Amino acid sequence: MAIDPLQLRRVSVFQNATDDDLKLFTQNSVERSIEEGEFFFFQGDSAVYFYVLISGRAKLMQMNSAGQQVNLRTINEWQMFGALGVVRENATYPATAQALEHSTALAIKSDFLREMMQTRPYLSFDLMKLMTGYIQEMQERYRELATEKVERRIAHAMLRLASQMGTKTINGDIELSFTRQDLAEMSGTTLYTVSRVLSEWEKQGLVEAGRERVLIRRPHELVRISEGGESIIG
Amino acid sequence: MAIDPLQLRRVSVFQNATDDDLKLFTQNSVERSIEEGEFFFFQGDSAVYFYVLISGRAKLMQMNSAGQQVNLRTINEWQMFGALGVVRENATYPATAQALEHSTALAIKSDFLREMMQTRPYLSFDLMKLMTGYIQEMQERYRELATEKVERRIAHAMLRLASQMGTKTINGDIELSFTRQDLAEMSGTTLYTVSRVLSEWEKQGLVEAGRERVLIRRPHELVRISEGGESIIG
DNA sequence: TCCCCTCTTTGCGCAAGCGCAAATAAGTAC
DNA sequence: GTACTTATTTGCGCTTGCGCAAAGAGGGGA
Repeated sequence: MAIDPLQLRRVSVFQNATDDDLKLFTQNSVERSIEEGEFFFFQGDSAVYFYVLISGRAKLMQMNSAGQQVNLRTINEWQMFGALGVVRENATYPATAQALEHSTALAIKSDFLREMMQTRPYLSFDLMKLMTGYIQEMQERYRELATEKVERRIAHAMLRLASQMGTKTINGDIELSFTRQDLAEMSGTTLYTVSRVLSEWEKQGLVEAGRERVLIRRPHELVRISEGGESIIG
Repeated sequence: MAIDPLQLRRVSVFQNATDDDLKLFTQNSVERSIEEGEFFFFQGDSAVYFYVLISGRAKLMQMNSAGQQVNLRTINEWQMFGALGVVRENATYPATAQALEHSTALAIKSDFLREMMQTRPYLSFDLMKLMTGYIQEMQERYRELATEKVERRIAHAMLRLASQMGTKTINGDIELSFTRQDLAEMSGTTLYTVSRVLSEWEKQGLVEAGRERVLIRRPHELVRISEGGESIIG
């Protein structure tokens, strides 16, 4: 089952590509489907390919020597991932990519993109744009983790999730789908603490929590907390 | 006082530049000297220039709304900084750059580099290489902050400092120069905790601590701690 | 419908590290 | 040398949030 090359233009790095270039990329790619919980690649693997997610959802994470995990970001359709290995030959992936549901991705040889970049400045430029965004986000999350209290970090993580994959219900609430563990890994805490904070918010009528599901009833209030307003808890 | 353009080749992004290009960059630049404690730019300023540090030392930091700071990295001679604004027009700096001692930098118009990149693929490519390095470092530090205990983070921060600006003494010790506050901002903790940890290490003969100065007596031991070996403390 | 698996909640005790405050040490300027 | 400024140490109490353990809840498959 082949991808329509023109679809690739939805990938931010390919937005300025010519039709011919897009064809070249698909011709030099392989499709790869994996099941929920399986891995596209592991931290430390040789970064021979970079990927474009075509369907499904995945997450990028790192783990420390004791096996504790942190989530770096979630990957949605038409996003590129595993691209850090493109700029250096023989690089290894600095993170692990795991499917959150059944997912399909296009695997493109890193070498090939590197060659294309030699003669197509727009490619380097757009990839760089993407990277500056990542740097900024990581810097902000780093500062947040270093200086903000946990309730605020959780609020912020939920808002990020909401903007990435939240669905609005009829009456203006926002519906999210994640486990407590996911949210913990995204905000640098534990599933217990997330659960406690959510329970407290629920008491205040701020959210409605269910299994792998949260309904944000008062998004505005959540924003206030993430920005350092007085906590409701106490 | 003009800079010899060829000196610019020491900047990693300019390593592949032609002599003529280097000249162009110096011709489109302004030298700027500031005193210890003063600022090259603040977070949120319009990113009209990017900088190359010619002499002195500076730090890149972020602060939260309450004024708490985190150090993102220290900038040494011939390193570029403030370059995140280069790829987007009308960008603002995502961090603040402060001189740690009397420092001189070359300020080059971001627009100019952006234009140069259109026709010189090596520039985008080398800048991208630099950026991938930053992303990786931030990802690692983020994971560390989220999952490691404070003693380990401090050890790691000291080793990073040592590799960046440590000077070896005759008998193999490494001398570092920083305040407890600096080290706290680099490892996401407080100056009190840094002081206590250093005191403890000193008791064990691992380091020798003085005012704005630390002598690492047993670097190897420090590495062990940063890698998760049993703590000596306790 | 019942079972099983996974996710979630929450009580409880505890460890880590924060941060004030006060004392001390080390430079610096005069 | 003296006064002043800034960095550092450390006692002390306390907050935050961790993490075990056990119970509860939800959903899917047979």
